Amino acid sequence: MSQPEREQLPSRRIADALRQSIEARTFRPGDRLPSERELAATYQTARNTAREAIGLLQAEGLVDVQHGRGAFVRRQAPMIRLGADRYSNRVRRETGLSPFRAEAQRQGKTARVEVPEIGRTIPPRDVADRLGVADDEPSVVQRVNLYFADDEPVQLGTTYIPWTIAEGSVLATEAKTGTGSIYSRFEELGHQITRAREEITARMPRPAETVALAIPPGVPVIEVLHTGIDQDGRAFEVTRFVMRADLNGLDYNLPVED
Amino acid sequence: MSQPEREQLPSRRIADALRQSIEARTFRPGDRLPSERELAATYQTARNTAREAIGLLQAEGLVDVQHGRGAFVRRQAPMIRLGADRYSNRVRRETGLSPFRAEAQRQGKTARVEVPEIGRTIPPRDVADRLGVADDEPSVVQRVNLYFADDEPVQLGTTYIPWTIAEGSVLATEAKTGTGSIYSRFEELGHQITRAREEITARMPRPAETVALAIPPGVPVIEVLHTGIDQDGRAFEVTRFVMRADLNGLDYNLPVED
DNA sequence: ATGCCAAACTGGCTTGAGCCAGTAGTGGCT
DNA sequence: AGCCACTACTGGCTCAAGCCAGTTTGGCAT
Repeated sequence: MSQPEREQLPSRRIADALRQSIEARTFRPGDRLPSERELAATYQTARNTAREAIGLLQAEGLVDVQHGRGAFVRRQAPMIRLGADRYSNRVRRETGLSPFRAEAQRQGKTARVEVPEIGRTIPPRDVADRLGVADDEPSVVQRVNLYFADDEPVQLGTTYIPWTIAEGSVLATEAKTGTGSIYSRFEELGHQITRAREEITARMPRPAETVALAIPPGVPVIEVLHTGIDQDGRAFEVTRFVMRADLNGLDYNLPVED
Repeated sequence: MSQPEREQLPSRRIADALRQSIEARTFRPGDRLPSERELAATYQTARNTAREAIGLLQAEGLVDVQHGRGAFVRRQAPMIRLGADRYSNRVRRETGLSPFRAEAQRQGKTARVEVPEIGRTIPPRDVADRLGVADDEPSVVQRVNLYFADDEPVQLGTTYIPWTIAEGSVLATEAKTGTGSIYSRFEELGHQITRAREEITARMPRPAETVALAIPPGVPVIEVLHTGIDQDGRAFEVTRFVMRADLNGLDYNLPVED
């Protein structure tokens, strides 16, 4: 249809040829592509050039490369497959992001939470804006949660609480809550959550996230910025959830107006 | 905190050093990084290696590279900035994805729609599943819409309609609808939309999308798969909206239960 | 039959060289 | 003052070669 004919760059030529072969299912999901040296030979280029072509496909998420084994066509198109055998976060219209433990149980997975980091820090600007605190001094307590389903890391949550609220309470230093919801702690402090706002976007993972969540190259993350609002209408807690975009999605049904 | 000390690979060393300089604001947003040749000289490596280091930062979205000018630190973290001076798609809890023309008008932008492609084709699997049609024969009419706000491409929409519905109607071949909503056409055919389902995920852009939407490297897209359901409960139309993730987001407020 | 090891693959990364293409400043010519 | 050509930068892409590090396999010794 609309493929640009004026391709001359060798690396693109190779990448395009391979991409077409993949789309035409000449190479099927799981198949091994020709090795870099083979490609270089058949296309009369240096191995570097063939290598770059594969790098392009890898960046597109079409191909997985394994050291010593080869480059393989990705098994599934980057698409949500809710209800697949892997744990999937879900965002629901009714409740927003489902609480992790409940959702894991619903999907028949074991749930575990680690707290790799907790302490007083300078908040990122977006968080400071929403909490109404300074972004140039340690005005919040930050708590990082790493969520595991069946011992696979699936979600990263970073909760920010203004220091003025957390100060003196167990929230400031407590390393683990175990099974308890963090909201019950707030209630002990006289903060009852009444509303929440959730902002959802997507971006590429930071290096630390790539490691913590074992994110393959070329896969973006979905970021949910959750703002808890108390009975006085004040934002008193912000949590940033980060999860692999290829295993998660938002799914909602709605009546149509207009 | 958790930076791996055992770095030995030259390209990573350079990338890490630059990344730290950027995080420490030695290089500030908008600043130009040293040229590839300079980096190669200061780190005693080949230019290719310095080049790869910059490529890594580019893939992370930390840096923009401009041919002939240099590599520049990205001005803003990839974050939604609704209400900024650029057009932003919005997904709303109440109505789902806002109709393009209405949202553009609300934001004071001119709206224009192009139809680069229309015709009968084989549907992708996800679309075929939702429409309940075959995915190995040309069972749908595909219509691509490219949406411009202030003459900048901001959104790509691909509508799929089963051939059995479109056959014989203007939908099958009509090249432009101009200002008219596509839904009014359905109503003429006796299909009244009563419900819609929207599935939202994120992924890296396909090459064609990178070109059509002028997506910078390292920026993912948000994909909204919209399924229209008629008065008989049948899915009769699927539209895939694709938009830059760094300019779009979903924003919703909700009461809290549990 | 078993186990081990070396050879022959695979990709990972770097070197140093070269040519092309886009950008911006400079200075001379009109 | 205005234009334009030149030049010295910038990144884009490729080549040919080499060494290292995982993976697989087949043959050899036990």
